Amino acid sequence: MPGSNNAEPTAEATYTISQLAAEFGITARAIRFYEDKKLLQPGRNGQNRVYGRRDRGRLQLILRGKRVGFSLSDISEMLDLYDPNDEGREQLKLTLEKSRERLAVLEQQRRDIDEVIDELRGNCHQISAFLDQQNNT
Amino acid sequence: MPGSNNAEPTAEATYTISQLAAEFGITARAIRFYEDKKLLQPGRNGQNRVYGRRDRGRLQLILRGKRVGFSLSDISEMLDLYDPNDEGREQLKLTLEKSRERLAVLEQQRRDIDEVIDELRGNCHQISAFLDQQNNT
DNA sequence: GGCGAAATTGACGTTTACGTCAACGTAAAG
DNA sequence: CTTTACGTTGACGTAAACGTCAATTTCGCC
Repeated sequence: MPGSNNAEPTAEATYTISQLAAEFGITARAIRFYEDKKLLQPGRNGQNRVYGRRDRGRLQLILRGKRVGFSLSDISEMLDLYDPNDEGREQLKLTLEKSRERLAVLEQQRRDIDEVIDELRGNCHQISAFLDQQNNT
Repeated sequence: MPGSNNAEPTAEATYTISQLAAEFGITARAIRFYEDKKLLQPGRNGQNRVYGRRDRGRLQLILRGKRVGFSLSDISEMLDLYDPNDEGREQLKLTLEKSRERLAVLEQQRRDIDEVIDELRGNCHQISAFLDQQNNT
């Protein structure tokens, strides 16, 4: 039972590092590494790290970012973009601009992926057609 | 015409390393590196490398693969998948299997990208709406 | 025939993203 | 109280993907 901590009424779900590691199929080392890089900022219970809902969400975003090929520093920027932090107009404009750049990259990536998928599918069809044809002699 | 013999067989387009580098916006070093990793196998004119249509095509695929986040060894495998090389049934089956695994990864990636795009778009809208609203006071 | 531009081959450096110990703390179980 | 399991902080190691630099070679040209 992940996060069944009932010391007080609405105790938020919390996770240990190895729970998160297991859930997401990564190592604790990686999670600590993300913290080093300021992508996560878990709380502490004494010496031990305590991860909450927010940390878990960010971890999810990190891994999704990685799957689509972004570097950790890319992801760091994007995480900042998601944060509704109290920024001034100029900062907001900057954020908007960066978001749009990211979007452009992502949309290019989408096109690339679609092309690769198409090619690969064509390949699969050809191969399996050939195999089928050989089967039906 | 099958079997027609051409004295000069339509001299295929060729490229120097720096031409390709310029065209694709990468360095010659990178291209040589891909050759080291067996992703390219250009011909030689004396000491100099000579790239043909096929090499250029493969380079294109390499860069597309990179843009969608694949490693060079991933891409190496995928390039092999595209090649219509004379493989036996078992090899073809293996190729088919690998292609399908790749497809699964790519399709996951597509979903990831779509989600990230959606989130980022939502963000952009919120921010620009906020900025607009401030403008119209 | 000297010169620059473009290529080549090493060889070493660098960044990213962790892996892999080592040495230690601590809390529950037997 | 010792073992066991999990967690922590360094510190060093490593694979990938090139960058960078140095020392040639080679080709066209004035």
